[in-house]
Amino acid sequence: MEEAVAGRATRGRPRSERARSAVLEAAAELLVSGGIDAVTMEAIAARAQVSKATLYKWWPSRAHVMLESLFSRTRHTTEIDESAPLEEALVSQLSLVTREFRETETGPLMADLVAAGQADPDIRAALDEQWLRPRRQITTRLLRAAVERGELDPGIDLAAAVDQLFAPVYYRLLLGHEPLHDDLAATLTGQLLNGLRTGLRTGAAAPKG
Amino acid sequence: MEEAVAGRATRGRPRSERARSAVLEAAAELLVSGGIDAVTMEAIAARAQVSKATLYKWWPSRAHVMLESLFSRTRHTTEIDESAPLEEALVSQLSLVTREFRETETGPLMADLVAAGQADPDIRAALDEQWLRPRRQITTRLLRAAVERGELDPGIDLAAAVDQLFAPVYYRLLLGHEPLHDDLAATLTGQLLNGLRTGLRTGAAAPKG
Amino acid sequence: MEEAVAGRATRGRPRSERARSAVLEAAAELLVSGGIDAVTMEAIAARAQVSKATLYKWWPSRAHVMLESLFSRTRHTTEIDESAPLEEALVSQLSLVTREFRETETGPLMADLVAAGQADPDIRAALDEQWLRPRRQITTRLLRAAVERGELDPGIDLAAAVDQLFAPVYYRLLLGHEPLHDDLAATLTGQLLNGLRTGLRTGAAAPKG
Amino acid sequence: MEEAVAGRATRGRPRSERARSAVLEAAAELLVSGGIDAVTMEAIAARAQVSKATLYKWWPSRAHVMLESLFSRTRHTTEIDESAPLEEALVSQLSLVTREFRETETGPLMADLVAAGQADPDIRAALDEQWLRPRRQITTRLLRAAVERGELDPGIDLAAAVDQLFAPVYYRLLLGHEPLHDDLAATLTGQLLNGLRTGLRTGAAAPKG
DNA sequence: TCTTAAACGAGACGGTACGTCTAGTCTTCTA
DNA sequence: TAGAAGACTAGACGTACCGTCTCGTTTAAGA
Repeated sequence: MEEAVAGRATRGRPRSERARSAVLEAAAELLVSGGIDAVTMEAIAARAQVSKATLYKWWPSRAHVMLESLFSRTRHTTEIDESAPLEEALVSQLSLVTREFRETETGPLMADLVAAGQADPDIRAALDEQWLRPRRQITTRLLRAAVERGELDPGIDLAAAVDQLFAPVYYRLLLGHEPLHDDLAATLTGQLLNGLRTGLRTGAAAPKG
Repeated sequence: MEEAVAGRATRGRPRSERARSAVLEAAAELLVSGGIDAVTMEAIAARAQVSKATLYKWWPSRAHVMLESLFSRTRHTTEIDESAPLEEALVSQLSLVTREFRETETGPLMADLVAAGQADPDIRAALDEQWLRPRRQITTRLLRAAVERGELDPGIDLAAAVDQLFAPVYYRLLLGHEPLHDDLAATLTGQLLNGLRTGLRTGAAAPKG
Repeated sequence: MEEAVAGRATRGRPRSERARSAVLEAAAELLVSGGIDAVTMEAIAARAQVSKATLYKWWPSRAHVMLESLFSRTRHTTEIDESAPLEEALVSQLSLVTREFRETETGPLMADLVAAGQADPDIRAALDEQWLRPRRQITTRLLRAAVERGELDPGIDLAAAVDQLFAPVYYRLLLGHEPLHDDLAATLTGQLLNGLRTGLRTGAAAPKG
Repeated sequence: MEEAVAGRATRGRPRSERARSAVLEAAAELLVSGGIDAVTMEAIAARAQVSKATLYKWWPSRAHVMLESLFSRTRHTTEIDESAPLEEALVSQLSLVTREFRETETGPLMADLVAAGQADPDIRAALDEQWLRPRRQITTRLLRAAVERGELDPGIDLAAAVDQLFAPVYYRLLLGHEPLHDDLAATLTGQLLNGLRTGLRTGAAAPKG
């Protein structure tokens, strides 16, 4: 009798999972093979064997397709050990992002999404909420805990500090004036924690060999 | 006789200065009034009363128009006093950029150009060579001099340090998660020079009150 | 085995009469209110609260819906008195059609169906068989009987004669260069029976005063 | 001084005659090879190697393309000898149209244009003004002259008479219930001039043998 | 003064992608 | 098993810009 339970839902034909995943794959493939300009709604539809009507029904713009494509394949870069020593935890977090940007298509995807965000506030908001903010929050939590433990100066500007760790990674991704090399995570962390001045070093972090 | 003199040449009608400046102005106005998507070659031509042929003759793409528009109105942000004390010089340089991004149309212009650079290597190269590199070089020179004077640790990674100063500004410009407020320049400089750790401070730079 | 009975069959749910009549009404209303272009399968389905699948199950195209809509509301224009004198019978038949075209939605419906018939042979065939042919046959019968009674010249081309009576009505309906006024039936009949030449008149039909 | 004469003219690149004629040809070819439904703006553009923008710039709809296609290839069917005897002139005029409809693509073109005219008043008006009216006027002139010469009854309805000559041709073209055979012109003319009644014939026109 | 040649405005051109629309088909649940 | 709901593929629609191409005009340097 009950019946009522939960899952009632859908009248009519349910959304096609085939279409959804084909679209996300097509978008990623097009991006990798032809750059951002190759990722047109037209091309996605053709490659995914999906009609444009379906495309526009579920995604309002190509940037939204790319956003979902990005999120659907990278959720794991927030998984770090927050109980590790501060410097180690920070380096670990930065390393994950740096390596992913350098070694997978997440790098170009992210760069193009930041670019798309300049013309579309929705993109910008989605990027912030679903990607940047979660990562910044972890870092902020790590730093705040260290302040409370007495490791860090209580007068520091947390938001600015977080940016001094992360911003260079995105900056290089977008401008390309310097590579995202392996030591970057440790260098950024060490220089920020210890400062650049002579004689301030604790010995914990001598960047770059 | 021959005339051989220098490079002077120009037979025919000389390039119209009216057209050039009308184009640059039109581009800036369109950007401000309608966002990057309003800056089409078509619209620039119409607004500047210039034919599209002329437009394409002198600028290969709309991004190049915007680039020149950017450069034609901001050359002065490199003019700082390099003989000032290190921290003062750095704060001064960062402040100039921060304020310009926040208070003039240079901010959106720059954001859109970085975005355009993702799809067009020419833009990226031009941005780097004509805007970013000159500024980075000044900062690198300041830091290197400080190292040589013994103020800064000789082991630091100069490129990374420069990015830790500048990148947060561009990062915030592009993502908008935090404002480009007035203290930012001092905060970034202080935190990087002195580090975040407790008890390392020389007293020279207590950011943020 | 059971069941076997006679030709009745109907397993399952019987066809919905509600759906059928709602569709025909919706089609007619749409035609009147918005012209032929408003009569889309989509719109019919929406207005009749009928699913598109049902629509396509019973009618292969929108023209077929309109055809059935036409036939379902006008069967009576063939009902004339064939025993009346020739000229009177012909005028009566033409008048019925002329008036119906002018005063009801049958006019635009017919015009649009003839138009649809240009692209769809099924429509053309259905129109001919279910509307035009029955009416032409009556007229042909009237004329042939008159020939046999000696009233009409035995050398006449019956098909052409019938067209000289009916075609002008459809021609004006479709092209609209002249109205379908009240005298038209008598004029067409009189001019054709008596000819245009001077001195041939029997006096029976002086069209238009 | 002189010079001033008449028309300034074209600024800018002049309209391409190649494009214009390619479009008109493509439309006609598509119609013949695939029927009216094959004549899409898309297909015309593709076949004529013309961009859709150009197409829409000069023709507001595909029906207008077809209209111009029709007019561009058939101007000559109005050229008859108006000084010939009445019946001869009428037969000649009807024959020209009948044969053209039967033997060239003008037939289907006209049929489709009449169809298109049901949904688009512009088409209908253009058809009337540029095709039908000029032909009707010639016929009306012929008949009126005959009335004035005393050959035809002064009481006849000229508009109706003209329709009794022409309408059957279009009626058959659109409905296809009877062919547009060679004798049609003479039959229609003879039957209308002389009437169908027995004993009225002058002997001048015994249609069909 | 006259010639010459480059730069100019206007604007038409072939293309490509856009976002919307309708046509028909297919899939699931309900009556 | 008919029907309602509604998601699906296919493809034409009309628009906007793109970057290129004539045109006829304007402007200065050179003959």
